[in-house]
Amino acid sequence: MSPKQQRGAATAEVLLDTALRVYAEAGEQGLTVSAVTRASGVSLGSLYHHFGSIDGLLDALTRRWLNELLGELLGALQQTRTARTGIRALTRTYLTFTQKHPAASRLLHSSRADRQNMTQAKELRDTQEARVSAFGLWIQTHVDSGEVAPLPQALMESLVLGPIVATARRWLSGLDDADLEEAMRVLPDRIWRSIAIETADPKP
Amino acid sequence: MSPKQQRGAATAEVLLDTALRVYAEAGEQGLTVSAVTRASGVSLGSLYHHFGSIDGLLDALTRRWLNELLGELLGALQQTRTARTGIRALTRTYLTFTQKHPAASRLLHSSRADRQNMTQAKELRDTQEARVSAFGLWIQTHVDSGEVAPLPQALMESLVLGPIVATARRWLSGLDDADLEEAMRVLPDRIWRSIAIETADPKP
DNA sequence: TGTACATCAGTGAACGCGCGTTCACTGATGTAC
DNA sequence: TGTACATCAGTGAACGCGCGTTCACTGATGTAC
Repeated sequence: MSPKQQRGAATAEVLLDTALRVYAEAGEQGLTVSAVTRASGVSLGSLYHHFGSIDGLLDALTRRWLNELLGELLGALQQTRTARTGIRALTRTYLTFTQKHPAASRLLHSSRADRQNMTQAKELRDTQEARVSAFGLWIQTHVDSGEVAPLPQALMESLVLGPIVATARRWLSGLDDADLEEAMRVLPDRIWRSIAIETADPKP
Repeated sequence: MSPKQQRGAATAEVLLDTALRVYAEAGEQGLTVSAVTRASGVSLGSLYHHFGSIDGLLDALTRRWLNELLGELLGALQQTRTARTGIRALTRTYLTFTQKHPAASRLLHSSRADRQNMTQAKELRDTQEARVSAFGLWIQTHVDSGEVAPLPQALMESLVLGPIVATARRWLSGLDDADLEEAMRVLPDRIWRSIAIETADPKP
């Protein structure tokens, strides 16, 4: 199903890009086979050749952008040393991604994607887990060093990503009171306090 | 469109209950007119008489449960005096609701509901805002008293509800590592630290 | 370098299913006098 | 209390549209010798 020729890869690429564009303009309901073929100029048969079904296309699209986001987050995390700067990097990267790719972000926040991630997470423990739980490994370092409280990983993720995701969703919903710049400034310190062993005093 | 007779109200009720059941079993995709009429025994025409369309039914269902959840949260909040106990009550109530009404929670977390809430929030500032921003009023009290840091309301909501919602979504996704009991125990204190002016020392 | 062949990629007409919605109608309930 | 009438509630056959998918086919590309 994955392309074996350059030509094929290019077509698949066009389909994925178009699918996101259609999704952005017409929502999940509007993402139909005919809408994608019409908007892309790619033939119906080609779509089926590459993705097997419309669900296959949506799955591939979601996987693609999830990898993109996780890659960016992981990259940002790895350039930090302390837990504080790590959280700052995570916040900035996540919200910048949201701002730069609103449609893809909406897709990743859809309940459809949740379900898909769940299925994948259960099936592909080995493949994906290394990447998904990279956050877990990173945070563990800082737990061991005594900076961060030893909380269960699920709660740790909720505490760190929860406020960030909530802000992103709020902004994506078009609520005018969501200010991403301000969130990037304020949230990191607040999130940090929630997982720190003790309150960090403001730097003198 | 809203029922004027007892008989009508009962039918509308049956349709809403059935719709949630169908949604629980078959998801948003499976929530079709024929599925609801088949499962409820109510005739097709009745459904249209009461809700006008399948979207009308889904809208009503979402509104109904959103009111239910907001009502419970507000009720819990009003029985507290301090910010700390308020956050504890909010956490317990939200996660208990999630546990008790998983299908309704899934519905409320769907991107569809997000969009709907956004639309309503913009249109019905007057009607709904009193209820939605009751949280805002409550928190303002504690900002004024100096317990809680003076953060913008959007960020305040993200910091308080973000971790709770993240935990709920995680649990709803069926991830086995989401332990609601543990979350109810651990989260409140952690959330509290994130919005407090200073770290609260553990009680002696 | 040239040729034959296998595989990959692309095409679009055709199909049938199930969806949401309409509508003309009957029956039940409430109300006015 | 009885009757007439308006409104509300419920019914289900019928419709047509657009959806996802299939399939037999042509064309492009890569490879073996």
